[in-house]
Amino acid sequence: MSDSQGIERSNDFASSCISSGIDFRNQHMSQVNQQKTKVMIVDDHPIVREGYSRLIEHQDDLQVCGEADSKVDAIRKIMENPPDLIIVDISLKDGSGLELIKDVKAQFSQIKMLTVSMHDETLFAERSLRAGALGYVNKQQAPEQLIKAIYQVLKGKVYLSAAVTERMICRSIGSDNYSDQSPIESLSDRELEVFEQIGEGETTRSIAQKLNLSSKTVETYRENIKHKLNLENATALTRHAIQWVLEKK
Amino acid sequence: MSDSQGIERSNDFASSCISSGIDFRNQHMSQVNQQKTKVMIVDDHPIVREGYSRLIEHQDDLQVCGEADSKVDAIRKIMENPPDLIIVDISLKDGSGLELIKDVKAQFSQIKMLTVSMHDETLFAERSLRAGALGYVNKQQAPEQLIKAIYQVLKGKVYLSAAVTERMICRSIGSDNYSDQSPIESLSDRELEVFEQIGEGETTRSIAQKLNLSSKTVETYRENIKHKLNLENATALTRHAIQWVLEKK
DNA sequence: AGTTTCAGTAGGGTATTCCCCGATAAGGTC
DNA sequence: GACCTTATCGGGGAATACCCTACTGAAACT
Repeated sequence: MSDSQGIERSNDFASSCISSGIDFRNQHMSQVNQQKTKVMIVDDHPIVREGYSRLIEHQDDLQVCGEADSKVDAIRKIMENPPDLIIVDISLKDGSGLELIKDVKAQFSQIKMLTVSMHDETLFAERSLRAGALGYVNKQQAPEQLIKAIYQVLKGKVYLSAAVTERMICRSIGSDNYSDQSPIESLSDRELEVFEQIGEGETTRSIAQKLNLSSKTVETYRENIKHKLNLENATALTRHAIQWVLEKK
Repeated sequence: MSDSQGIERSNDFASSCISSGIDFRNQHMSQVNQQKTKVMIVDDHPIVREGYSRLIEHQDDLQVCGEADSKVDAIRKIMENPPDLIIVDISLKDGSGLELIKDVKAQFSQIKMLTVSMHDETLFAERSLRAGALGYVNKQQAPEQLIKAIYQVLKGKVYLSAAVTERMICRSIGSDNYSDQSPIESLSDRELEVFEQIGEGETTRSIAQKLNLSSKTVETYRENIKHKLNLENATALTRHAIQWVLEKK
C-alpha cells in the first residue's frame, strides 16, 4: 500500500527528460521576427517576478505579457491576454499553484506550463506534471536552467532536473531505494496545500477562507494528514507543518 | 493585566511604514556623482537575486557590488569588496541568515543590513533587528517598499512594516524598557517552562501533568505568554515556541 | 506596618477546535 | 459496472482555547 503512488506516472516522458538540447532559440517562430512568444508569470512575490521578467526579456524572442500573484488573478489575465507559456510558483498564498495548473490545463489546454518552486523538487515536481505542467525548475537552480526549461517546454517537451528524472525513473522501475521518502509524499495535493498553510501559521478558519472551503472540510483534511503522517494530535500536526515549512523540505 | 493588544489594531496604514521620508535619493552622496552606493545581495535563489539586481540597478545611485548564496560566501566577498549595505535573506541553506547578520555586525559594524524573507514577518523581523539589521522587508511587499527600505537603512534609520512596528511598540509599553532584550525575557520562570514545553510539542494536558498543575493553570500561562509576546492565537504561540526551541540549539 | 505588585495557582462560561464517524459526487482504474 | 481515490461537507460529544475573575504568598515600595 505504501508505494501505491508513483509507479506509473513516468512512462510518457522518461525518454525526453534530461533535455540536452542546448539551442536557446525558440523553434516555434524562427520564420516571423516580429511576434515574440508571450510568457506570463504567476508568483506571489513581486521581487521574484521582477527576477523572472528580467531574465525573460533578456531573450529577444520572449516577452512577458502579464504577471499575477494568485490563481484568480492569473485566470482573469489569461482570458484577457492569453500567453503561450505560464510560469507558475506552486506555493501561492490563496492555495496552491497546483490548482491553477489543473484549471489552466482544463480550460486552456494549448498553453504550456512550467512550474517553479523553492521547495525540494522531489515533492512537487511529480505533482506538477500530473497536474498538467511540462516542466519543473527549482529556484535554487541557475537562471540559465530556467531559460533552458522555457524553450524546452515551449517545444512541448518535458523539462526536469537530472536528479528528479533519475528519481522518477528509479521509482517507475520499482527499485525501492528511493521509495522510502518522507510520508509527506503520500498526501494528496489538497492535503499538502492545507499542510503548508498550517505550517504558515494559519488557523483552520483562515485556511478555509483562503481556499474557499468550509471549515469542516479543512478539519477533515487535518484529520487525513494526521493519519497519513501518523501524528497523535493537533499540536504534533502544527509542529510538523511548521518545521516542514521552515526547512522547506 | 494590561490589555496591551487590541487598542491600536485600527490604524492599519496598509503598506505605509514607519519611514515617511519619501525622498528616494540617497543623501549620502549627493555631492559626488560618480561613486554609487554599493549593495550586496545574499540569497540562495539565483532568480531572486536577479530580481533584486534589477530593482537596485534601476536606481542610478545604487549599484550591486556582489552576490552570495551562503554565509561563508558572503563573508568572503565582503572582505574582498566591502559594500555599504547588504540585503540578507534569513532563510539561507547553510543555516540561518541571522548568523550572518550577527557576524557582519561584529566584524563590519559600519555596513548596514536589511533583512528580507518570504515568511510571516512576525517570526523574523524582531530577531533580525536584534541580530543587527536595520530593516525587515517581506518578499510579498511591493518592490518600491524594498527600495524605500534600502534608502531608509542607508540613512541609518530603522525600516519596518506598520504591523511589526506596532507590535514592537505595543510590547515596549507593556513591559517597562526591554527595548534591547528579547521579549521572552519578560516571561516569568513558570511561563518560560511552559513556553519551552509547548515548543517541544507537548499538549496543554501533558504539560500540566509534567509540572503537576491543573490544565487550567497551564491555560492561564498560555494566555499570559500570548499577551506578553503579543501573539494572536494558539497557533502563533506554538509557532514561536517551536522557533525558539529550535534556535536555542 | 500597610500597600502595591506580581508570580503562581485555578475556576467559570462560552466559542472554537478536535476527532471519530458517515455521506455524496466526481474521476480514474481494473 | 465494480472499485478506489479524492474532494467536499456534515453530526455530535469531548477537549481546548479564550477571556475574565480571584485567591494566595512573597517581595517591594512608602
